[in-house]
Amino acid sequence: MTDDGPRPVKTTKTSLALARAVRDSGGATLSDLADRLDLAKSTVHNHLHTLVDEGFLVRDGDTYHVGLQFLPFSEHARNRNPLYSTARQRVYSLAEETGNEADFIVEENGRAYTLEYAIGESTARGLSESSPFRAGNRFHMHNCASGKAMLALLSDERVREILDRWGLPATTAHTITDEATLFDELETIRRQGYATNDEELIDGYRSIGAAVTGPDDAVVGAFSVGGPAYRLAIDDSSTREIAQLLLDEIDALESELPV
Amino acid sequence: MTDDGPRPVKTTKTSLALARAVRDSGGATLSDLADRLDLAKSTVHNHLHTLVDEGFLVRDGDTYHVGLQFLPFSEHARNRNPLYSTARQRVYSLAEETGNEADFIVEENGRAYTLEYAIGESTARGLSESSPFRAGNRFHMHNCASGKAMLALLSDERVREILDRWGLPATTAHTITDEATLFDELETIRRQGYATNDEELIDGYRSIGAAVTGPDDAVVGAFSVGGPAYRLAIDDSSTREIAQLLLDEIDALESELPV
DNA sequence: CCAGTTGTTCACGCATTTCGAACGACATGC
DNA sequence: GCATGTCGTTCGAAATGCGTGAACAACTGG
Repeated sequence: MTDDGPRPVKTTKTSLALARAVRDSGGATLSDLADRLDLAKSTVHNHLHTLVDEGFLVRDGDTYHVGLQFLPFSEHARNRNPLYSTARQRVYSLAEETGNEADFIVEENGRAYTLEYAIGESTARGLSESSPFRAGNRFHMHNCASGKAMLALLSDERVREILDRWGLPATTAHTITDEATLFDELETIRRQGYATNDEELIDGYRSIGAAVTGPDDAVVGAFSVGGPAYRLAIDDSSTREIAQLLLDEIDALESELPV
Repeated sequence: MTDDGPRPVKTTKTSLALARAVRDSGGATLSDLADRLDLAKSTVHNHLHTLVDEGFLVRDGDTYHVGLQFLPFSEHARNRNPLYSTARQRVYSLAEETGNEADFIVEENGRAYTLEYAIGESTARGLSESSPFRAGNRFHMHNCASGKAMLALLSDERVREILDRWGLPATTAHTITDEATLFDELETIRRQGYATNDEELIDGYRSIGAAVTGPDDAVVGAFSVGGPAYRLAIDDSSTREIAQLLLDEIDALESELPV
């Protein structure tokens, strides 16, 4: 719960908090939620019923689940920018070409959202079930390759704004937690045109990312390709190869777009 | 705004109504929303700020858009049932094999939600931008093939419950608007094992659908394949061919699942 | 059969939301 | 360049409407 400018609508916030709790617990009961959020059962009862009525939650016996009503909204957001749809399709070819994991990520409100994700050479359509990178996941900007690639193209001012709001939490021993170090890194990224992530998010996971910019040079999103550290050696020629692949793909995308 | 059993949380409802209005208008300004929902500007102001703070809306200049915060929820719902993920992958093969449009649909709260959609032989990954069948869209059960296929497997009681809640609105001249006619149709569907939709949803669009049932014989969802009427002649051998393809696919899916 | 759950209902009192009017910022008009 | 029209924002005041807790019903398991 961050600071919220004017008068926040507390009621809405608790409703949303409930929805979040239901999601994060993967199905919860009324009393369960009541004492998790420290609310009266009757309060929770009313909120849950409203959310069910609206379709945002589903009741199955006595446990509540996330409803499909979120889908019309998320798909709307996901396709709002026509570039998103185009970019999402490229994720699959990137995954296949490299045989690794690929995703397309977008910045919103200082956080990175995965819009599309695929694994190469594995399951049919590359839909993995339990990957930390599934579509819809949210990351901090400073500890993933795509995030850093995007930060590198934003104004220092905006970067600072983001860091102030979300901080630099560490998820591994390699996460950059120092502002100055991050700015140095961003400089390097700008120079070489792509970003790398060397186990900064997840132990044993490396990735390479590059940002996509729109006709007005504003950053729209970023692609990244990643995999287990033993397969993606940093500073290797293979890294540069993948980076080049990314950059080519992005060039093609960008030149295709400018309507 | 349907009736809501106990005491609805009005505040949450207006917040959600705002989000919906933003989505349906594809970006709206504060005052725009204020007089569309007949609320004071200051009220709208507070709601919008809370929603932005939570990430469910995004502010771009003075217009608000749907935010990506819906994504973590919808993807959660979309993958909750492991069968969903598996089924979604089949949609692509169905689309390619038939060269038509294919989708996988699920019933929730009496409405049909498209979980996955693809077009055969067209664009790379079959992601269409402006189809009425895109993932995340919501239909009534009575005027689409998948919907009818699912209704046919529900108890008469539950069917009536759904009809009571959502009615039988007509979208074309062929839509079934009479309850008795619908029940006759459901009987036919049960007999032949699949459902057809002959321009009942959209003029010039036909489709064939069949339901998927879980280990406990409960209906989980339905596949459908559809296309322009001139290509899919009803009562033709080609219809039965597609229906057979669907049923085979579903058989394979069902036998693969029962863990 | 009683002591645990569970979710549900209800009346009350206070916190919250709602409203409306006034403000500043910006653009467009004459 | 002044006036008028937007736009979003702020604030005080009023009452609506939310939150609470206790009492209820329906089940479950000891």
